[in-house]
Order: sequence, then C-alpha cells, then structure tokens
Amino acid sequence: MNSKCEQIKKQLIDMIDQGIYRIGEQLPSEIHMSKQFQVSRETFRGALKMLEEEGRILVKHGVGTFVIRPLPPIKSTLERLHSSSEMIRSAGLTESESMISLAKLPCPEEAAERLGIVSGTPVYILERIRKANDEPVMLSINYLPVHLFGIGFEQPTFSGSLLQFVESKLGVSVNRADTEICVPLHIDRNCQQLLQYPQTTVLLLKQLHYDEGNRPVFYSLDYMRNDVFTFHLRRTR
Amino acid sequence: MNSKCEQIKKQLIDMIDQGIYRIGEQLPSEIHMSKQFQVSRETFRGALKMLEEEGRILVKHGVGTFVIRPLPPIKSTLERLHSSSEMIRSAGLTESESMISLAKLPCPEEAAERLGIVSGTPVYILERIRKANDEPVMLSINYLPVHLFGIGFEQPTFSGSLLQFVESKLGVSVNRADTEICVPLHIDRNCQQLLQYPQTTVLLLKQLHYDEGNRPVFYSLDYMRNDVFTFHLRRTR
DNA sequence: CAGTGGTCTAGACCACCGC
DNA sequence: CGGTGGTCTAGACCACTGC
Repeated sequence: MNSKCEQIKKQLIDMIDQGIYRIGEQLPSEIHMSKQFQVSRETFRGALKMLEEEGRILVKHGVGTFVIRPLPPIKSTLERLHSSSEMIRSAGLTESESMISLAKLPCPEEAAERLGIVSGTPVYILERIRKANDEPVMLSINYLPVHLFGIGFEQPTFSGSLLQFVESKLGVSVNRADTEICVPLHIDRNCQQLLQYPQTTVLLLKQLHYDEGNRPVFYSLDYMRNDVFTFHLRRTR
Repeated sequence: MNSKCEQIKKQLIDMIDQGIYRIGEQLPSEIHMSKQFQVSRETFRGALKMLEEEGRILVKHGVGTFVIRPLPPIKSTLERLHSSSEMIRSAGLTESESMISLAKLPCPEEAAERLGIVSGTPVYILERIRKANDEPVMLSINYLPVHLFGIGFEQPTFSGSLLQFVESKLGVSVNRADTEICVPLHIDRNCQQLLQYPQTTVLLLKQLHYDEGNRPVFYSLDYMRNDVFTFHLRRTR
C-alpha cells in the first residue's frame, strides 16, 4: 500500500521530526496544505486522520490542527491479534522446545459454551508447554472442533504457530479473537507447571478465535508467566 | 452526530436484522446501493467502513461485500478508557464507600519514571479502597504531580471519578492511557487487602494517563478483584 | 473481459470557534 | 464576521477478482 495519503503522512512525520513543525505549533489550514502538497483536500485529510489516530496531532473543529508530543512506543500490545509464537518472539525469547500432546476427546463445558457447540462434542485438545532457555514460559491448551478440522489434524507437524498452521493447511483465516484476561488460582494445575520461582506470577488468556465470517474456530487457554511476558495496552476515550 | 453515513449504517443494520439481507449473502454493488439510498458512493462507503470495523460485513476487493455473523456483545472492555468508577458500575456493582487517604510526598521511583519527573519530586498520593456491598473490591493508588495540580487539590471532594474531578476542577482532559496489565505477588501489601476469599485473585492495572497533548497527567495503580471484575478485549489482526 | 471495491479529485455547503 | 475543520457530492480512474 503506497497510497497518496500514506505518502503525505510520512512526509508530515518527517517534517515534524526535522523540526519544520514543532510540538505545540499549529499547522497551516487544510486548504493551504493540500495545495502545497498538490493533492485534494480530502486526500490530505486522509493523512491527517491517520496522524490523529496515532496521537501525533490534535484536530480542533473550528480552530485548527496542532502538533502534539508523540506517545512513547509501546512494547508489546494486546490490541492486535498475534499468535503465541509471535508473543514469545516479541518478548525477546527464542522458543527452544515445546512438549506436545494431542488427543481427541469430548469437549469440556466451558470450551463448548464459548465455541457454541454441545458439551461433549468431539474436539482435538492440543496441549503445549513452551520453553525458552530450557525453562517453561507458557502453557497453551487449544480446543479445536473435530467437525471443522476433520482430516489434516491427525499428524500435525508444528514447530510454531497454530494460527499459521490452521491458515495454511486448512485454509481458515483467523482475523479476530475475543480475549478474557484473568488471574488463575494457585491451585490451578496448569498454572502450577509455570510457577518456577517465588517471584513468578501467571496470567491466563482465555481466547475465542473467529474466522473472517465471525464463526468461532477454536478456543484456547494460554497461561503465561508474567515475569517473562508483559502485557500492554493503549486505551483511548 | 447524525451524519448521513450513520443514518445509512443504521438502516443497513435494520435491514440485516429484518432479514432483508441475510448472513452470508452478498450485498448489491456500492454504485447500485448508493443510488438506491440516494447518496453519493463515498457517503455510502462511509457507512460500509463503519460496519466493517464493527465486524458486521466482510468487504472483498474485486469481489463484493458480504453480510457476516455479528460478534457477540462484549461485557466490559479494556479497549476504551473508563474511570474506575465506571468500571465498578459496569460490573453491576454500586460503590458503597471509599476510604480515602491523601498525602503530599516525594514521588517513588517507579511512578516518577513513568511520569517523566525526577524521583522525589513532590506528588499527591491519593489512596482509595473502594467497596461494594461492604466488601473491598478495588484499591487505587494515584500519583499526581504537585506542579500540575497545585491548588484545588488540598480539599478534594470526591465521591466518584478522579478523571471527572481532574477534568472539571482543573480543566485537564484525559484522553489516553497506557496500561500495563499484571498479576501482583501474593506478598504485595496492597493486594492482600483485597484477598477476602480463597477463590479471590487480584489483577493490577498500572496506568499512565495523558492529556490531549499527550503529556503525562497522573500515574495510577489499580488493584482489582478478579472474582468481581472481568477484563475483556476484542483483538483484530 | 466485465464487474467489483479502492483511491483521488475539485468543489460545494455546513458547523464550530474566536474576535 | 472570517477562518477553521466536517461532511457530502458526482465523477474519474485504478486495482483486484473470477470467468
């Protein structure tokens, strides 16, 4: 994508970084700027809209547009949907080993409810302990309805992302997920496998993944060590 | 705001709900539809864009636009910035009492670093235990730089939202926050005050709030009982 | 190739703000 | 009131997809 809007946006960022427009300063009017950049006003406004969403400018109706202080870069973000593998990489870790167990079993109640299937329907349950530097850092349990993943799941050859596997081998693209963030109880068996040190705490992400038609694809429990992973979020009103 | 785009959007949703356009079905082309609704194509596309962001339609370049299954409503969301008071209300609770302590003290290191001030700079530290049904459900600690909140903070009369107070009394509008989600250690003093029952767990939100110019305004630690509050998030690729 | 959505345009008019 | 941003328009041309 190299739309004119994006080009203008980059130019504006460069100009701000170079100090041509300073923080706090008001930009010339949209009509003026669009003529200067030799694009239509709507196109120029497209660039402004992106900058506004990124929090680099403040647009005041009837007043003007102002350059503001850029927000600090965010480390890892929960806003975008990433695979667990990506989260491990973005934590600066290299996944060393992952113990896998795969079984076809009746679906437990919680997963069934979230998936919108009848409790007891057969699902593949994929369980992985993921290690970095020979230490367990994450435990994932995935519930995949057999009726969606019939064949092609008998001898899966993962070395990484389940999202990618599902996408490439089964042609199902996962675009969205509903995530519940919770703190597991200490007596939770799964949680205990990660509690290595006294200062270790564990966070649990319960996620329902949807395909492009918003149909539930699989449900997952991701137990993640909070002394290894950080969870950030930029919230807006 | 009652722009034409929004009106068209509502009409489309109504038509989908009424079954005029069914899930999975392809909509007529944009040109066709815009004529039918008697608006320009760009205006009609504005409505489509909103529906796409809400996950109600799937737009495929060169192919067409399709109605998809609506996502389930989300309970409480972390995506948008709300005050703690709002979070309590949206959990279906009524705040009964809040014990307040306010002191002017040198800023501790972590808060100072996040606020971008020198450790030891004087800050107001506002600490509140918030109760519902006579039980503590949340503990908030707020760090507010004295140089921003000089006067007007000596005898604050809260009964609710700090965000609202800061906005109305001091004229600073808070638009964004960077939030880190973490699990406190069990030996954390603040956390312990909320651990009422064996099945109680506590989640900690560390938040840096920015004004409309992206200047840090205050830093807060919110300890929240996870058996009382749920934390949801809709993630997109 | 025909039909779809994606982008851009030049211009119009409206809504808001400060003087 | 004049200047700003917000919305809408009719039309053009491009990019992608499936046949």
